Amino acid sequence: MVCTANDISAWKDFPKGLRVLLLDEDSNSAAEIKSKLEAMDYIVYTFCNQNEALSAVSSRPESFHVAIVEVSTSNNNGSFKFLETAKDLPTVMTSNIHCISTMMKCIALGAVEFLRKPLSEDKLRNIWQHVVHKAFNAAGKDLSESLKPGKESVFSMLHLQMENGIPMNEDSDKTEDASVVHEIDREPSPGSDKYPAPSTPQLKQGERLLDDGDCQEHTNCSTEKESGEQDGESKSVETTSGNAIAEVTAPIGQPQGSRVSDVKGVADLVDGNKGESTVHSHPQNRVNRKDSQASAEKPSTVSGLHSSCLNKANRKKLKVDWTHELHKKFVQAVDQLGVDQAIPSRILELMKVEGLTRHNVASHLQQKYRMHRRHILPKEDDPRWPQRDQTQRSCYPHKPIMAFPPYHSNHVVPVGPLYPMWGAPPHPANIQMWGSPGYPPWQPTESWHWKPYPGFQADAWGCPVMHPPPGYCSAFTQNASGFHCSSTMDNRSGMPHNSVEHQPAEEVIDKVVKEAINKPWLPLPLGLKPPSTEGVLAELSRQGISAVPPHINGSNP
DNA sequence: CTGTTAATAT
DNA sequence: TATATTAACA
Repeated sequence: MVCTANDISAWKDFPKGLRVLLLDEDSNSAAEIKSKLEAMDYIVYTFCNQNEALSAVSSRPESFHVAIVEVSTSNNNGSFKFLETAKDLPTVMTSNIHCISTMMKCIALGAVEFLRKPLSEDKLRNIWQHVVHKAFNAAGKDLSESLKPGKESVFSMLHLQMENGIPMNEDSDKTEDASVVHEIDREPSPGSDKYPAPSTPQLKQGERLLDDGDCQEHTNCSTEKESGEQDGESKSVETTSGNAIAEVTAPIGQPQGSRVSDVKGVADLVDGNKGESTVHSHPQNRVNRKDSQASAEKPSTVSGLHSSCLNKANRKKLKVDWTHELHKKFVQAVDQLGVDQAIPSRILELMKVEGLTRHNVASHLQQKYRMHRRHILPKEDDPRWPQRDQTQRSCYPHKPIMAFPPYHSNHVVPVGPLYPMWGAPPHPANIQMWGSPGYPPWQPTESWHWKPYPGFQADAWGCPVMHPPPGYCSAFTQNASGFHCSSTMDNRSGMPHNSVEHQPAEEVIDKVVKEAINKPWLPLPLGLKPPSTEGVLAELSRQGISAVPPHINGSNP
């Protein structure tokens, strides 16, 4: 069937001699194409009859490297059948018609590209790319996931080839399609000497969610720019091939990369029954909607056929796009776990999101957290500040509440509810709420920390703390000897502050106190004004601390 | 190894 | 700028 990477690297004048199967019922068109191809030293086998072509492919698949198949309104099915039959043969579909769905279907069924007729020489000239792509793609697979080696070998191979100065297509690069050559070429360039390939730890997880990355750019766009809308389509695509081990990922340009992205779109479009896909066919079915659950189970989705082609799609780097849904899961997980357990790995588990890595989660977690904190508190957090060191702030028996950080500006919810976080009794349902966009900047201040009491106060990322929890204050007063938090605070906020006043867990109090002590500059949620410096100093001295430790701008440990 | 964090990249 | 990824560290 197709040649291997090795074959190619050993191929003399590479594209020359490439055997092209041409199937076009329009003999004129066929002849034209053929002559063009031959002018480029391709070896063309023309078929005007599908059956013949099919049998040829079936009987001697090794005879062709690439196929160009015309699809017309009349031979639709036949063409598709060809795709099905010649899965291993990189097949370029071509047609006079270019309805998006047809194109998509072709791609979905495994076509490497869809070209609109007439086929320009440039387009024809570059069909070899698909052969290369396939070859290396396969190579990558063989090499298993030892990406690096695979990658490198690929590079080296290509380099050999390239550097030998292949006269082939002087202009290939300007093709619409990503030029494989270039892509690859520039990869190692940064320093062919420096091999230290970027380790991609996250790949290890195997399945990865991927986002469209940039592949779609190359897509069948080659057909025309007109495919603007299509972009939209493919955008929302995803490859839920789940378990599929992340093979490849080699930064190798994917000439027809489209595939990956198109798949889903097509699936929906073509035969709609894509199982889960439908589910999220919602508006924001953004990019990576790797569904939590076994998305893997159906590698052979769309039509059962081309499946092999599909899952073959290689994922690239793919960044994790923390969409709402994703974040929702995240938060949910965190909530479920509780502060003390909200560690990346667990969160990850709970999220059950394919392809997410601990790192991703950790990073997300940390960054959000940190971010907020930083935002709220001045950098200088003098560690030496007199504070009882309650190290056991670790776990509150209660569940922490985490809301959604105001990131991804698209806060979906107008925070009507005061409890946009989970576990918040008032609105248990509003799980996926985000913090209110417009809450006063200082509000989140203390709302950052885990909520000390369930159902008590909003206390989470970006959560508007509508009611200054009196509890805070009382707790505060009780322990924070150093601060004058008049115990007379009002309880006007009809909150169940009592619960707190009863007998807050020490840890909680400690935590609060600690917090307050640590960050005296923070506006108190109580509407009280922060203690004046003088006051603090005075208190300190009263406690035997005569001088305030020098400020060492926190940052450095 | 895992979680944190800082540094970087996009 | 914001946010994601990498790398380094504890």
